[in-house]
Amino acid sequence: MAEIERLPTIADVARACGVSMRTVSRVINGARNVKPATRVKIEQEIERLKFRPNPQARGLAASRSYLLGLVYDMPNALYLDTIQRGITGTCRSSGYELVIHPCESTGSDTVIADTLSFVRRSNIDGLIVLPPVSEMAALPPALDEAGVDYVLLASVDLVDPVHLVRSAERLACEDMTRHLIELGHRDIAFISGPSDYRSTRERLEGFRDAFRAAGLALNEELILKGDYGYHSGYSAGNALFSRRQKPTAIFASNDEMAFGVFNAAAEAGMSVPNDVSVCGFDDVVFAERTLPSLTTIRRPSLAMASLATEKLIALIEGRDDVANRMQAVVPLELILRNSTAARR
Amino acid sequence: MAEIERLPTIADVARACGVSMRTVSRVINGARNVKPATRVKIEQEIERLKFRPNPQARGLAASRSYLLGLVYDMPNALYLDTIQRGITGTCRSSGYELVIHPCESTGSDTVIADTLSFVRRSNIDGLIVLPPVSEMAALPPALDEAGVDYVLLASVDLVDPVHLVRSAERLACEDMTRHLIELGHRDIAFISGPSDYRSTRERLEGFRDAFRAAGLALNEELILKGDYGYHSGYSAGNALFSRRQKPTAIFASNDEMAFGVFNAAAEAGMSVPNDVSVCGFDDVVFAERTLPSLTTIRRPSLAMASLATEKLIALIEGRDDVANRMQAVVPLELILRNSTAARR
DNA sequence: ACAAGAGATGCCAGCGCTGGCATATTTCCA
DNA sequence: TGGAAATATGCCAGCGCTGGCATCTCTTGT
Repeated sequence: MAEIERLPTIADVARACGVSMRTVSRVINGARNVKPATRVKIEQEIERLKFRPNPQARGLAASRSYLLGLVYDMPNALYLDTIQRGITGTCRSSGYELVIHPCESTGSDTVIADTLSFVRRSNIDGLIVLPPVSEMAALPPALDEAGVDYVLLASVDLVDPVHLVRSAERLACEDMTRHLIELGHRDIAFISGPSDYRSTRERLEGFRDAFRAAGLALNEELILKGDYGYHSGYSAGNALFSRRQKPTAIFASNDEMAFGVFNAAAEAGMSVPNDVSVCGFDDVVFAERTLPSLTTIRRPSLAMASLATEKLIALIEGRDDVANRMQAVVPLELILRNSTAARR
Repeated sequence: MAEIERLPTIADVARACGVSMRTVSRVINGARNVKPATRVKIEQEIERLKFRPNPQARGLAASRSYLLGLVYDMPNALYLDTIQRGITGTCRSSGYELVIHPCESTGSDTVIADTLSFVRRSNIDGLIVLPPVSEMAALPPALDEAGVDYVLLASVDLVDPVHLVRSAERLACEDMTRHLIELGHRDIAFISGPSDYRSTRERLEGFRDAFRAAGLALNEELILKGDYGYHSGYSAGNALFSRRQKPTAIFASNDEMAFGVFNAAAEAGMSVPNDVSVCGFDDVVFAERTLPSLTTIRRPSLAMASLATEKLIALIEGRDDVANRMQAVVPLELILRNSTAARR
């Protein structure tokens, strides 16, 4: 019997079940109005034939691609894998695949144009955008106009909350600062991120909140500008350690910069945490492997990515989902390790 | 004028140029037999209309998806971003997109089944596989049978070289070991990776090669088993530092484990590199930020990924490309930093 | 028992493009 | 300069699926 080497199609399933293709299609797409008996029979046949709907054909007929896009642009994407697993994990149970688009950061205009071109080229159904791209104010309008569904992981709120998943950075920074204050520190330095990132402001505000709440005065001279890069943390550390009155604690607003401070401290002969407490933000893998291990703040990346994906799929499929109703602000976790200690 | 809100199709281009759709299709697909004048005219019209071929329709008609898949499964994918950029960079100039598939490592069978299911579900045209998945012996046959094109980034040679891109790990490890020998070290320890990885053997063989080439005897007791994880490096370090005769140099076969050794050394009161030289393999970002910075081996991930992508696309498009002719073994680079020094 | 409505199913066109082949046009050599 | 070969172009079916609507089959209430 010359069996034709060809994957089964919806027609094969329909024929075998004695129903029309349309009914099989309904089962595949989870339409409600199919008699349970029919549905079961079709599902069994699908299983038996190992039938898988052809995404190209589905896409062409329904003007959908069943593809989600991930746009990112971070030089040191240490949590990229976690984010990707969060997304693909949720994709898998809903029949979507993830197409990635790392963009070369060369100014807001270019990045947006690049993103739009990606969307059109690939016909993706929806987009998940990571910071810092997600924090560009011009992006949401451009995406709206292009008619793509999207969810941003960002610390912005200029956008309809259905499009947003963010973590409570400000609150976490306030908590961390309170922790330092409770350890007896008063001269606490803060190394901020690049001024054009929203998170920079959020984190700094959290820092201020803690002082405000404790009724303590804040020395503005101890707030230094960094850029989330290792070297900027190192320079800031050097600057702080060469002051006549050195801070007793330094809150670097990300781990990279905290490591820079570590090395500046070592070179200045300052011991962490005996002479100075240091903490960061991100909880990168290496944070627990340094000597001393780094007190930092952990963002639940996997959970955020899953949540974003759920929201996006709900958006695409036009469902008014719980995922889109709830406040998508996920809490962060303080990870207390050995780089912070009571003031001597 | 009620302009219909609809993206231009190949028919619009054809009409505007007074040619048939088939001819436009030829131009899009770079067929050779189109009169230059016609081609130019069509290209201009495509540009003017901002026409982009619909990938679903193309895919359906030509049974292709213009999608490449990336299968990986590494807990600490520090170079993932680099790999992804290498692939997407090359994809972009050839009209492909990249779909990622991180798999949950739960045994070779599961991973292979998972990969095959991914291939069928997503209809990707070709696959790029990263180690350790790429080193599973059962994978290539399964992929061959499934009729997918694929390229492996792996240290294996059980497979037709058209499917392979690898780096000269053994040679690099020999070079690194020679470097240690030239620094006067003789009691050199080696911390290997998990025994089921091919790279583990390659790296260890390189280590042996250097001793052999130098006519030196190798103390087998100084070869310890690790698993590429931080903790295994730490334990191995502890074991080595508690020996009566301590090694004067330790070659950890990846950076993670080298960092483990760093911390074990610190706790044992050994100074790196004064009391003991330490080197690693991978050149992760943090390698230059530790104190001391880590001497290590850099794999040209971006170049390897680009090369793999070129090979894969040549394979898919049936071209007998240069990329598939050349030996796809890329050299590694020794990065000499401060964790290695002459024996005291 | 029957109409009205709700639920289940079927029919067919067409999504946008390319493959295979037929046809038209140009090129080139005897 | 004729005609064969080479090159360029066109025609049409059909890839596998879903949308819209028509049709058929069950409920349910009176």
